[in-house]
Amino acid sequence: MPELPEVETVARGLRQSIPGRRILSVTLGKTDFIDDPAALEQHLPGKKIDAVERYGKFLLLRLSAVPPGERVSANGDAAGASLLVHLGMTGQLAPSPAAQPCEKHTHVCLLLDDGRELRYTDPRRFGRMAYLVEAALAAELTAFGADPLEVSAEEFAARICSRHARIKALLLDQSVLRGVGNIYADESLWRAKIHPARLGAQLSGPQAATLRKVLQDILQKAIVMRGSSISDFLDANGEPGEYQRHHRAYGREGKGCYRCKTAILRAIVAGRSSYFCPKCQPAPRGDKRGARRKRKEKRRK
DNA sequence: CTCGATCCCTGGACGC
DNA sequence: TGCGTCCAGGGATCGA
Repeated sequence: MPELPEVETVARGLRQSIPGRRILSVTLGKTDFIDDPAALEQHLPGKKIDAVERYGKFLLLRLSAVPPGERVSANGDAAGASLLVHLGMTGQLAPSPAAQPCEKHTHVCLLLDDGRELRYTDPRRFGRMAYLVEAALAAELTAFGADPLEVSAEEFAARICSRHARIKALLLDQSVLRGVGNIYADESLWRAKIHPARLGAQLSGPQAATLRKVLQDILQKAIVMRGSSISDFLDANGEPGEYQRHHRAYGREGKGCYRCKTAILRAIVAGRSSYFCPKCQPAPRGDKRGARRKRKEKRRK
């Protein structure tokens, strides 16, 4: 499940061999995850891929319109356009020799001018792809929050501590921070000893500062280890990541907490599976679970 | 503003 | 072996 470190890993892999290549042709399979499939077919052929960037969980292939001397197209995309790619849950974007048969669930093939094909495969098609000119891309990106790796302590506190939503929901909310998903939310909350159901506004200043620090630390380490491969994440070279070996909470239900040996719990918080240590990450007052327990105790008396 | 529910989709795990 | 059922999860959307 590609989150910031996994998408960054893919971006770095693609950067090794994709920039400078020209797209010769486009072949589409299923297209229900593409904003405007016809736009890809119409505009991608002939474009040069100038750069590969990451924005939150998105990959951005920066395209330049036409080689010098060729006529600029009339629809205004000559100023610059991008292919926006979201890997969803199971998306992969990687180059293969064009002669090599396509993997199952390959839905987009971009034939490059060096005999390779940049292929997008995605069994569940939870991803997204869109061809966007500069203005449209800019409009898309304004909806997103701060980059968790770059956010200052002040901005982080401002975005979190003013909110009455659960911290887990805030970490997952791409308009608050862009790029954090379920794994790294749980890992950072465990490291910061904060219960996922705590409200943003309930965090103390030092807690918010700690959370930002451990989140950045975890994301950076995960990038170095080329991400977490839980079920099917593979980078642009088809290789799995290694960070799943360092998970302290995510996926560890019933196993001992690395700090205190207490069994890790799994609960649904903000609609998502959340793994946490009930001892290191105490439930907030008013938490449903805690409230229920208290009512039970009262009844017993 | 925040919440839960629902949908999207397929493969893998599990039960019989 | 081969079904059926449930579940995972990011994100959009809708109603409470």
